Amino acid sequence: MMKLNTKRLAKVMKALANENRLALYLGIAQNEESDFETPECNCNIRDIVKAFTLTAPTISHHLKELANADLIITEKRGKFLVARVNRDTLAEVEQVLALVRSG
Amino acid sequence: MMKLNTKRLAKVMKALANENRLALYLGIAQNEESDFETPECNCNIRDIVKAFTLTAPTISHHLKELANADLIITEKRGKFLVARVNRDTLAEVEQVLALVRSG
DNA sequence: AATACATTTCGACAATCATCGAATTGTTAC
DNA sequence: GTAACAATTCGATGATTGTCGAAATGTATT
Repeated sequence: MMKLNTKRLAKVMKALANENRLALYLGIAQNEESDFETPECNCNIRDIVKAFTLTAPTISHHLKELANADLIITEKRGKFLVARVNRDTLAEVEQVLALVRSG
Repeated sequence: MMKLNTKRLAKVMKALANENRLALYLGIAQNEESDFETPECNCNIRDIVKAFTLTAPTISHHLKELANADLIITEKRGKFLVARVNRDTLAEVEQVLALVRSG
């Protein structure tokens, strides 16, 4: 497991620091398919995005930031984009927080 | 334990989203006294701050943001300011992340 | 190939932010 | 009480950000 330095951790936090982007991330976490290979996946971004009032360019921008911070992994499937959370990054963050909490 | 809604979680993340502020927080976590009542506490902010290149107003500003997000608890002791991390907030964040990770 | 739909790219703009220097307030020590 | 030090408040400023509309690109359907 890669060790998170301060700079990288700050980047991850920044990606989650906007309310809409955080909601998007949480939405992806809830709706995600466990496997990109599952063909009958119904968890394309479109489904999640409909619940937001943001425009398509804004969503696209937010998704790129999440992906850039390694918080999600995206994949183009035909016309659609599918996304799932990157659990490795999540685990790394949890690890740092646990360290802080235990002194 | 209070449940974190998205808005509040975003606020916490935002407080940790700046590299210097995050380093400040981690510094507090490492140097903190376990108890405000300990009189021989040597963990005033001054000690931590000396390691930073930021000016006093900037530090003051960052500390206020951390406190405002309930990430740290500060207390004036004479001339100095002492700070410790708020473990409740930390635990709340960890809880959300764990939920996300487990689907 | 023409239409329809999903997404991205490209400026643009207002809002927020990180940081500073100067001035101020509060506290301790002489 | 005044000198010294710690911290805060107060603008100011350059940088970053969130958001949009318009235009472009890519993909599927007919």
